Amino acid sequence: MSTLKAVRGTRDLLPPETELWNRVERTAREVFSRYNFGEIRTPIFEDTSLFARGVGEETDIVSKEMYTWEDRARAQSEKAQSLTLRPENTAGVVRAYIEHKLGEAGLLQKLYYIGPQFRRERPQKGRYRQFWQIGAEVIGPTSAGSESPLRDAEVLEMLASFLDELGISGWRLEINSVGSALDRPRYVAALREALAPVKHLMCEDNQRRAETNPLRVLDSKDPNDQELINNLPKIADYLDEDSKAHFAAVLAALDACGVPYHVNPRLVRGLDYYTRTTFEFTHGGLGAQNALLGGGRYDGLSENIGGPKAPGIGFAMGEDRLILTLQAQAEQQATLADYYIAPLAAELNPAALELARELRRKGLRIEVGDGSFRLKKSFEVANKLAKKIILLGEDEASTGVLTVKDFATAEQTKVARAELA
RNA sequence: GCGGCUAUAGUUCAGCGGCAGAACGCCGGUUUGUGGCACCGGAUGUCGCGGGUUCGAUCCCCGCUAGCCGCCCCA
Repeated sequence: MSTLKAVRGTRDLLPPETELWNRVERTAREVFSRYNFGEIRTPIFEDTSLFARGVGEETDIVSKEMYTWEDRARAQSEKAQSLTLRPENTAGVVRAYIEHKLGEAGLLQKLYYIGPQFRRERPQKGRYRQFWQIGAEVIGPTSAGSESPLRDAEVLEMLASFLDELGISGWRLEINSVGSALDRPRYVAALREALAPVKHLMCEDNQRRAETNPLRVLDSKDPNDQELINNLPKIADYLDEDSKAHFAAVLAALDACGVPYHVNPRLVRGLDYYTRTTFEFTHGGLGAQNALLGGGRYDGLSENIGGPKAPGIGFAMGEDRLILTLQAQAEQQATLADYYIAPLAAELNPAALELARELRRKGLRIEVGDGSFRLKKSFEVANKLAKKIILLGEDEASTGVLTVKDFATAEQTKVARAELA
């Protein structure tokens, strides 16, 4: 095969599908702006160490899924800089927050982004090497209230509203608390201790996880190990009083606004920076990739990458997966143009274009045919592309009264061109 | 990164060691200022790429690439 193709894991988005993408993005912008979020756009590549320090050296994302290269050294004496296509956007947003000293404003920063991310994984339905995320972060100094459980609940309520407004039905919110930066190591130690005598009874994957990342044992799907897992210590029992109160306050606020949720004590997430609240919105029908979006609180992230204390909470949605879900729910119909203008002779093409210009200026969606087409062909094409056809013959051009046929009703009328709408 | 399934027309797919098939779509006609419906006719193509076996390979074998499913992980 010598013909060039989009590289593995990347793809072209074409009309009419792009219409759906635009609708998703437009809805996100509208909903987020009602919560007073502003848009941030960060570079698509960053210094590699941002992700190593921010996301976590030991995470799968950083250890094996990044697109990293050595940039050319700027001078002989200089070492080449290691750059990486961003595998997620939170680290970049927090880097920008630190770099521009946004915390000095003393206010909460509420930022959203829409853009491509890159991970080198094996492609599958709903999983691509270039994929799109819509995400948002609420971050700021503690004095601005960035640590308040109200912020967690507001973000979750916003997400529920967004999914509802978009028309995604059947989503499920799972929520958990993984504790503070102090709670977590205590729990992991307890988990290791509890796993030691029983791990040899578990599947190979879990035996490995018990060593490398005991938290991951919790979301194992292996049916034979479920009973053993259910008997392991619960994170809830290792939360300190502050973390417990925080989690209870988040749930109480969700109850107050009527957002349905399921507490899932086994929900752990893969990025190192999460503290306290973690959550996922899932949807059936996405196969193994059932997470529509995921997120959580990251109270220590800013300090991890050398910034001031700036607790925050955020999420990332898989836009590709939102689109797949919407497409599965209802086959997206191509949107039809309002009018198809059919000039009846090639000499009338300029007049047709001029008429199109007039109608487009009124905000109408117009397709222009070609006078060299036979009328039958014009009708066939028009019927596929537009709601109505405008016949532009000698009579119509000279009198300014157009012949308009509506495909839905098969009704044909004469309309003065000024009255077209 | 690991395991499995798949790759034939624009699309969805059938097929067989010996001339490349169907449906839908497309093009033309029945209808030269009237579409959809119907009928008649037509064209679909490096059978993913490379190699091997064979008189002969789209078919069998090997490699590669890509997609899908599962795992890992995540959005």
